[in-house]
Amino acid sequence: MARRLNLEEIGRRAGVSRSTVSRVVNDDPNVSLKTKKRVEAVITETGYRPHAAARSLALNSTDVLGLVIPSAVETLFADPYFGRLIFGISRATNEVQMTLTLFLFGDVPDEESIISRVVSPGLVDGVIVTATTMGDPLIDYLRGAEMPFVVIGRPDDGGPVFSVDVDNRGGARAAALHLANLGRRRMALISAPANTSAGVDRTSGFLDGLAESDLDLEGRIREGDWTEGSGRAAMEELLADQPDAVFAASDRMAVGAMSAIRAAGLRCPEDVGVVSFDGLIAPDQTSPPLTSVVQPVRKVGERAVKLLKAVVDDTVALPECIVFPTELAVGGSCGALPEKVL
Amino acid sequence: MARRLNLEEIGRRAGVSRSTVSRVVNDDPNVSLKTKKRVEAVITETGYRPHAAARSLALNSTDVLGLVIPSAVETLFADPYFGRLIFGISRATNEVQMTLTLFLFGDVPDEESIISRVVSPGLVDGVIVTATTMGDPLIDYLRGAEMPFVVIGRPDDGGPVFSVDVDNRGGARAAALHLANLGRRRMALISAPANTSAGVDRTSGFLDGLAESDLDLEGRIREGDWTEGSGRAAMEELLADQPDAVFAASDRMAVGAMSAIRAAGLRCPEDVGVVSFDGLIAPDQTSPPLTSVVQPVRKVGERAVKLLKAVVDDTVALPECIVFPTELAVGGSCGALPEKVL
DNA sequence: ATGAAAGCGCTAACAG
DNA sequence: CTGTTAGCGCTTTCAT
Repeated sequence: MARRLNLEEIGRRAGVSRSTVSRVVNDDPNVSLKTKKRVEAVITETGYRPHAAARSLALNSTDVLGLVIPSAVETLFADPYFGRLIFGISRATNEVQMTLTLFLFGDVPDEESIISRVVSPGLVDGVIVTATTMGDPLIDYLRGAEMPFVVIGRPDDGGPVFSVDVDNRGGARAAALHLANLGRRRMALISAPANTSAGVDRTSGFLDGLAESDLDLEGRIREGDWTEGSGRAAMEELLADQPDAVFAASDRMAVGAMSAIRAAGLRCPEDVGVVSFDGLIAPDQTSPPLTSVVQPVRKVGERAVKLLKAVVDDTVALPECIVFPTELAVGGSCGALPEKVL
Repeated sequence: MARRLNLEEIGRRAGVSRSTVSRVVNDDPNVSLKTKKRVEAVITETGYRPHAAARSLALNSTDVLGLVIPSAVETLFADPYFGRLIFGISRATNEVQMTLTLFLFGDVPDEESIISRVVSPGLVDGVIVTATTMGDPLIDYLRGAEMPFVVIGRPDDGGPVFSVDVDNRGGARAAALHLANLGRRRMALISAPANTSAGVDRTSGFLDGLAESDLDLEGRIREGDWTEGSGRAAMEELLADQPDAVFAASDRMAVGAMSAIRAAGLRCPEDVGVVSFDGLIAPDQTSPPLTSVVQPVRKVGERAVKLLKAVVDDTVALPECIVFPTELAVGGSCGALPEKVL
């Protein structure tokens, strides 16, 4: 009695061939309504599910997408950015009826074994790569392996790739202009790692904005590592130069900076205005609410999935670089709002 | 020339049969060193990788584990708990040379389609289920589907299941005793959702501790939803009853509570002591540092993976319920430390 | 130590 | 509309 439940067996029970059952399962119109009903009855009754691996083998397509995050240290996951991104990507993957697999490789040396799994045929149809550092060999490796992929972020240099990014440079520039318009003159910068494209772009964008306002950092710059702790440490150092405003390249670092400002007995925004990048901190989570350059994290994830699917299905011609605009959301931390609103 | 790269093709190039190549790939000792070298050379040269789906079909095993998170709303991902858990599980999965796939189903109605994918054969060998609510039909469904699974948390009622949990009750009890020992008398509770086992257990544990100290909540209890905002709102209400201490069932909610206390012009720990559950907030992220019941999130994830693998490999007999101890980490928020340390 | 052949469960081209 | 058949790429007896 304990026969394996496969097309053949379902067919046997319904009195048809396995092809017919396959047609029913795949909604092929070439099945009489009567037969279809009978087969469907057997399927529900037995709880039959097609064997995913067998189907993948026959179709040469898995309906699985991979999300690759190199340099996935634990602190990375403390940043709300990744939670949101994974959430958005997962949602979008479900929407296109696919499955998401996660490849995180941290400092451990399992890196090689993971990468070889990523590119092995029959496991995933394509991958989304994010959080790469500039010059990461992974990109070239994927290219060589003929594995379809989409990069979230700005691909550093070389050959054309499909990518989805946000306008980091424009957003950071807007932050600088905003602070300058509010009359801030001694600005400081807590930058993101210079080996990431977001880090580079946010820094150059902020400098763009300062230059347009005839301002200069005059050395008031410290590099953080995305964490709250690094933001706090950076701010502590910067305070020695008495800045009247600071731009932190991520929300988390801004939160750290604000706590350093407060700990130094200074007020935000009166003494030091703060603007950050991400827009992931709810207004009621900091006091005053953070003014931040909002990036559409979830949209980025969704778009990456759609783009990857198009690449996999080969329904897209040239490598596309999609860039989403960012938007400055004004809270109270920059000093733009009247006191009572804060 | 563009032949598909498979065992046959590698064999052709190396002048051996596909069986021999298979043996080489799988480290079968029955291959002469000479042949082995030759075949390996061809493999490296061509960049051959075995086809995962084909292998899964032949072996009836995928080497893929699934992580299922029902009720995965976006706010859930703002909690550092899940980032840590996913990280730990991912690490452990890599360690056993397997791949992790993620099944998140939120409020969208793709739920059914995802569930059916979870249990379809040939996709994953087993799944880890977490963040379930009590009485979640998913558990019964998995049981019926013969899909090996391990629950993170306490399985509510029914049949025996494999599970990994932390001692929520004991940890919460310790929090109550600690506060009572410090002389706090009017305690309040910000509980976690009552439809989760962690919520229930932490509440009853805290009540245990109070009872042992001859104390009572006298109605000073509000239910939060794990978020910082809910913690703040709960605390605002509770302050009307002038508690001298509060236990928040999660770090995030405690952070919200602390901000409500400060906003009301009260001091922590002098006016209101705060103890939380999770131990995921770094000491320098709140002021004063949170006193918290630490749960070993990463260990839980790792243990769940190992247990699941054992279940899949059928190397474990009876359903095991593993419970990790928790530990109270004393910061300054409960008032246990002298002022200058804060 | 190596090769031949069967089979994992599915799809799809072909025949009727 | 339905059944037959030949693979998809791999593992695994069974010969040799």
